[in-house]
Amino acid sequence: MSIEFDNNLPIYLQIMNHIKRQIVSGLLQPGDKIPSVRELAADLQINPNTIQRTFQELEREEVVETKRGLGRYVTSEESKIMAIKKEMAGELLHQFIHGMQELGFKNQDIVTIVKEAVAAESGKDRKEGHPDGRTSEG
Amino acid sequence: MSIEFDNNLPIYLQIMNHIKRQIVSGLLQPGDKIPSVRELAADLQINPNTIQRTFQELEREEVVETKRGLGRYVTSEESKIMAIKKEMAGELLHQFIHGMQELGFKNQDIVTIVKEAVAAESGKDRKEGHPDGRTSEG
DNA sequence: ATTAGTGTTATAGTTAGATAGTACACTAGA
DNA sequence: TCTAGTGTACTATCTAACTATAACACTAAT
Repeated sequence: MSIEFDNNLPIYLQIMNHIKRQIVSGLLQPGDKIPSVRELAADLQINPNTIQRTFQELEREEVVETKRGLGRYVTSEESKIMAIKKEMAGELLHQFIHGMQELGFKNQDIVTIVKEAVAAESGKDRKEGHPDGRTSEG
Repeated sequence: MSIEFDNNLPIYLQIMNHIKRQIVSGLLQPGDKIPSVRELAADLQINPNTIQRTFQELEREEVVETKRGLGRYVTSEESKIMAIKKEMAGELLHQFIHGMQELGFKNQDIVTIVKEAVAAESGKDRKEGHPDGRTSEG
């Protein structure tokens, strides 16, 4: 694992979000064991205390469960995971739309821009053999 | 003026972005005078040193120009402003799309979600008498 | 009991961001 | 010249985040 850190945001928050994304996207399944404090610390070259804080916060959010002496595991409550997914998606969405509006873009502009960005990516995908012919016309 | 501060991001960066958004959106025009260090500090209840740092960074980015003893002014180079707008919009867009993809959403999902969010807002606007009949149907 | 791997706690030190307070330098205008 | 308003600079202090290091507690396996 490796993360591109943004100096302007606390590391423990960035690692938290990284793990939450892995869970929400299904890369980490409910009940899966997550890395130990020391293991992840060594992996990311981060101090174990910082990882410990990360995990404590994740536990406070009920995203992971701790079995002392054994390790930490992704929560088995799928409803909790869905809730987190909705929350994270909602935050991204609001941040984007509100932000674009503040920059002076109109709602219709925003839709168009997203369509175009996605179309550009689909173009890249097609070259890699992605079976989707649509181009999301403007 | 008032800003909702996010504790996880340095204040000086948040104020920077706030001002850049005002410029990019046209709320502050090229050549306009921006508040003085002490004025903005009092207004936002922030230490003058922090505002000074904010302004220094804005100047480093050539967003504002300083006339010592007189005050600070929005740059007159509209091309610079357009560049900043594109940069900020591009960042928002990337953050959003990349973030949604990491959460497990497909490109087509993302477009749909944005369309729906925008449609919901248009609905609100109509009740406030906004003269735009479109509903951005899905 | 011992060992290895896990979570947990604690102390000390560094750094960046923010604050508080003071002082100095420049400009326009009375 | 004097004053008010501006930018600028400096020192000191505080706090959160992070690091370095060490120690302790729990669990499973031997």
